[in-house]
Amino acid sequence: MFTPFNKLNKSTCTSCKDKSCAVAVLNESQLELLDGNSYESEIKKGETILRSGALVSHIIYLKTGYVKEFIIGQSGKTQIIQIVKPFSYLGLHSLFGDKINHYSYTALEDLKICYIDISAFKRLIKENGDFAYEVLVYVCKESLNNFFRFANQSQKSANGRFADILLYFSEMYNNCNFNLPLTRQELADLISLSRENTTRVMSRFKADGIIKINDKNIEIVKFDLLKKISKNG
DNA sequence: CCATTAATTTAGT
DNA sequence: ACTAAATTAATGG
Repeated sequence: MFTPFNKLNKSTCTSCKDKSCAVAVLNESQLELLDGNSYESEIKKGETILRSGALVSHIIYLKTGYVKEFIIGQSGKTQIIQIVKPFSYLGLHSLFGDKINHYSYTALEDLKICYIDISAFKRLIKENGDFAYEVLVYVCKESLNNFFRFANQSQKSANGRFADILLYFSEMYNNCNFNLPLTRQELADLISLSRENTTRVMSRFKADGIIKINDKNIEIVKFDLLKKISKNG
């Protein structure tokens, strides 16, 4: 199962079809440096990839699958910060900020990830301005998105929050019909509602014909109405 | 290997 | 908080 020393059948970074925007900008020798300092691995659904408080030894590149990023607050309650999409980096915040990792990450489905040695990653940033630029773009976009969501979320009622998150997923999957990658509890932890309140709002939306629900499958029927609810809180 | 049951997780009220 | 349903693990043949 675990074959750390067998790189023969692994794709190299050079030939990788799933390069990040940043890696796409590297030259041949830099790709080789990356290749020599990264290891591809598979993670099963439900496994924790990285825990907050752990020392940062690697940056993780998410090749396929979705991941939840969360912290456990001082009250002991879980707050999901965001759902991380494929072709993203995990643990970037800690690259220059701190020695330890600040968020926890668990797999919402089976994943393919690459561990990248942190000193190699730093070296690439220092060596290649275009690479650093792309990484910076990524980090900035992510924090803008998250702060925007959190600021607005805290000003909204349960209906608005739930409408928000439906739009969030439909945008993420680029589809009005999608399968929730989360349990009801996780959904609640994402929008800072109780689980009970979340299911209550959910079934009210269903009764009002705004959405159709089939277990984890959700179809947005009244998209415009949902946008209104999201906007008006 | 499959079937049955026990245990844990999840959802809804 | 409690119950029902569903999913997963454990057991025995």
